[in-house]
Amino acid sequence: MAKEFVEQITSQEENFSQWYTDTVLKTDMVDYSLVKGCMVIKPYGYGIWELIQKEMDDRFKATGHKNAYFPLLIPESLLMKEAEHVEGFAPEVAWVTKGGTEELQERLAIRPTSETIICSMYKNWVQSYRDLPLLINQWCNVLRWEKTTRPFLRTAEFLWQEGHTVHATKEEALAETEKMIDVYREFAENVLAIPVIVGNKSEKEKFAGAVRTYTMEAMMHDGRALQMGTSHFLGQNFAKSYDITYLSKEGKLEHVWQTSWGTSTRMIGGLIMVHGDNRGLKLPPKVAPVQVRIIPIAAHKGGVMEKVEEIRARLASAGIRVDVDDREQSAGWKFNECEMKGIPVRLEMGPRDIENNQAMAVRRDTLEKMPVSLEGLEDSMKELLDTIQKDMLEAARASRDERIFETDDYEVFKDVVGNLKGFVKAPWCNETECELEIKEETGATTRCMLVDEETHIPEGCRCIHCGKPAKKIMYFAKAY
RNA sequence: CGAGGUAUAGCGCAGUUUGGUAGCGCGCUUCGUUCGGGACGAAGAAGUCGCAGGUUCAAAUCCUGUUACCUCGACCA
Repeated sequence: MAKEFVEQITSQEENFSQWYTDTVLKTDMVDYSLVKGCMVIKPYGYGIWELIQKEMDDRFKATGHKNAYFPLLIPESLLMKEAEHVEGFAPEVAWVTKGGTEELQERLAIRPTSETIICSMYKNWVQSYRDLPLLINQWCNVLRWEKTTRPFLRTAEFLWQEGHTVHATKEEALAETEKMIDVYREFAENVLAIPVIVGNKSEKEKFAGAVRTYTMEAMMHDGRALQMGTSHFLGQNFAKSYDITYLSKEGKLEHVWQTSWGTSTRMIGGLIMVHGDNRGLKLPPKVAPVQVRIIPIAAHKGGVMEKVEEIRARLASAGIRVDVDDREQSAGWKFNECEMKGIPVRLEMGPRDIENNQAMAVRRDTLEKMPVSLEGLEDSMKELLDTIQKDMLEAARASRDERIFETDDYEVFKDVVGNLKGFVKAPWCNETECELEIKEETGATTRCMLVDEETHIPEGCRCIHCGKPAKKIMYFAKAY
């Protein structure tokens, strides 16, 4: 049995935080660096990121976006132009003050996000309505001087993607903001197999400098929320601060309307915490660096390795990410490592199987073990991977849905949040003061509210906390 | 940033109270037997005890400082 092995990871029920840390370290995804708050992403972890990048990039291209790259360093004066933005980010910006031995005349900020430097370029790039819309995305790293860090979930330096678009009209920019949060939602569900709740952030929680922030929130196994991606409608705030204008068809000088949107390596943290169990990771096939691992049994016996190599080559040429574990460890050891690393399908091939022209397939998500014929194995493996992908989403959705508590009773609220049972969906007054009191009393923050167009509040409905007339339907939870 | 904890071989740990030869398990190397859920035997290699000072004949152990990491809180678009 795998008992001793399993004991190496703290169980989720015992200490979820420790389970998480154990899992990222023991699955060879990350290592700690010598730099405070920064992590080293090892090949296995980075392999997941590469797959995320590719899937996402395809979606960006399909919606007309292009990639570009902007500088890491931002002159202080540039960063300071948009007041709300400055206020939001100032506490976590790291500064470069010297170049070699020379003291710089103006400090340079290491980008915490790139709105400011990109806007300063867009000012020159946009002259006419013919230049719009401008739809650009950047893959890069950003740095935020965080007090407390945790691999993937919050690190000082992290890898992300940030889209920055410019439009002629408010309507078009709003539509872009909504389109991109929907791209994110579709990606989270169909690629990461993570069901998300999409909606707006409260005034307090929205992006510094945005008019409206759309967010997608996922529920982790311990009932906490994780913000997996955001899309901001910036209105003309940055356009005015950075003086981005265009000449309209009618010959009038107008400020542009902007959006920005981003997702980061944090999604990998979500992947771990939504799907993982006490045996380790469970990766959805679409982001699994290895989708099928073949484990030869009694490899020394004649014909086994030859057959295994034949099958590997066939699956690989069918486009399946497959490898063979031909190390000398015992089979049981390899099985457990497969489970720990979350490899979706394990294929055991021994002399008995080969004799019967079959292999033994084991699903990581259900641990179900089934014989499969070597005849047409390419198709049956693809089908199995698709099934796993879908089943993982449905399983995650089912376990999330039963942990969303719709209520207008503050006692229920306190119980759900206090005991980390999940999310509370409740009517809310939309006042920051009330939001702060709720946080003070329960530790819960506002995560996400239904967008206005979808909000129907019955007559006489009151805020779950202060009793004032409700204006929004809000999801509350403790968050990462 | 506050409170608490940890740092000794690649990993997990003992040794620190009471200063006196650097230890254990796993992993690693070599050989042999094994091989369908963490195999077994034999022989090996590997650590300036996080870092810097101090006390002492003598420091992993005592003192001071410092750094990194972990947990909880605060902070965090």
